[in-house]
Amino acid sequence: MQYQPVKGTHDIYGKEVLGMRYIETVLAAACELYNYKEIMLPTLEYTEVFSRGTGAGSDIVRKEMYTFLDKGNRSVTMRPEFTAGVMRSIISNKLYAGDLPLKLFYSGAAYRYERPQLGRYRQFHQFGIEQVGSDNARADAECVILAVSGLQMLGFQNVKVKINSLGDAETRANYREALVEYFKGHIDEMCSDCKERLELNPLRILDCKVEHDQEIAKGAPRIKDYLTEASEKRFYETLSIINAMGIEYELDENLVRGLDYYSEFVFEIHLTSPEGKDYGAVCGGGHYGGLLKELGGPDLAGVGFAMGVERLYSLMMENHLLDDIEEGLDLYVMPVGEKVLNDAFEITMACRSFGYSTDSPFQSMKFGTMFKKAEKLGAKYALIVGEEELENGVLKIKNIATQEQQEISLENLQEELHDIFGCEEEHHCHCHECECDCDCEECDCECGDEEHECHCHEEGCHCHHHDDE
RNA sequence: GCGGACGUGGUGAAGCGGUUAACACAACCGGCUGUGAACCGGUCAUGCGUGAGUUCGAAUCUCAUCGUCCGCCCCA
Repeated sequence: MQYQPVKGTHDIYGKEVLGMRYIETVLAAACELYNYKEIMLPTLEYTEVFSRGTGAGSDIVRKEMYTFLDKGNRSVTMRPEFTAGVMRSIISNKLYAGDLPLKLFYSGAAYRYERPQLGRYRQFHQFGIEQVGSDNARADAECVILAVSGLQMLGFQNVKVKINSLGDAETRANYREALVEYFKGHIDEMCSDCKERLELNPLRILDCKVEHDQEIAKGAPRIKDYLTEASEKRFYETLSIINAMGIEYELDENLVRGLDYYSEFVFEIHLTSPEGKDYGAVCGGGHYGGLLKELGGPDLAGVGFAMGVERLYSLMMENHLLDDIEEGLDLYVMPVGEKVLNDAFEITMACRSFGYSTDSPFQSMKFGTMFKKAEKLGAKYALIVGEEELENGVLKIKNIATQEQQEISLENLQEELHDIFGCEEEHHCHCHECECDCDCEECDCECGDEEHECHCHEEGCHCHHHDDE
């Protein structure tokens, strides 16, 4: 009997790893631009953290958590989302006592016991942020703006932001009452889920997908009529900031979000194909007023979002946003014959120590096979090591793509490799300031004063300097 | 949790009750100790997700079970 992965889990390897890592790197870079700092949290929390934090009425807590007793008979749960854990951590470590607002981001696996489908797993990855300590419209706006710009940095062109306001505690209490009042009159005709929701969370009835229920929901009171003056003012303030940043959005009154802690401003971001087809939500978030307090901390408000990394990955694949990502290799060292295996291995190690990603077969192989291998591994150059070469101290190096071959001295291997790679490698000049006299087009060096590193390898470019002019 | 489709080598798959499980690609070995193609030979499922049952005989039929995929629900 062969072992299978646990239902709903999957192994990530090959190109997918590069894609996932790329997504995380880009989003982390976006967060750092906004001064968010990474936080790494335990996978397990006491169940109470989620049942109180995420909300006992939410579907996640009611039926989707991986909960079990540990050997000390404590009920623990594998995180179904991060927000409650972040709040717990803020309280445990008294982070609220430091500089506010706290701006944190996270990335990691979360667990939900659901029916798996493509791109939707029981163990999946979320990337998200939390801002705690600042309760105002600008904080809410920054959250959406960061989410949108993160998606844009990944290359998505068509992002659709949906926004709603759930109002403050007073709004919600009044509105809830009005909804219950309204739905009571229709409850007999509604689906069994909604009957339950009437007790647990009448707001959720609004986004019920059952057709008949939708009809009924159309006649329900509107939340915007129940927003308190303060909530309404705050909401329009947020909208105007988002507007000013040129972010397009649409209002969606039925956008409710399934987690209990949200209040005031909530949003979802959908991605669409160039033709306008909605791929669904890749990001959801909003403001939460009482969450930290609910978990035993001070009464600080927060706002955050979470993105589904697997979903982002599959959409990036679909839209060819990850085509350029490849596992490459600088050098493939080819030992010709048994006798040179050790020398080839040493040369391989030397190349690695020079900073070139290098591989070499452990056993001797057919010459032609090694070229195929080099090609398959995506090596830029093949370095040929045979008896004759070793005797003369001159190796042959062949460009896999152009098939050009030249000689390279073993003694000056490092320098000559540097010349070869410097001349032909595509350059990555990140320098915007220096006056380097390289020809590279991407380098708009007009020099300045900052310390910087230019990674341009264009021939004739000598900029590896730390500028001090 | 509910409804539906489907599980045959590394991959794509044919076979749909009769005895060596077709074909293709990939991989590996050789023809060819030194330049990636093409070609030619060879190797590669004692087994058809797993377990029972029907049958003289099962990859083929039945049931169960596990898993995958699709829709719903929910969410990221």
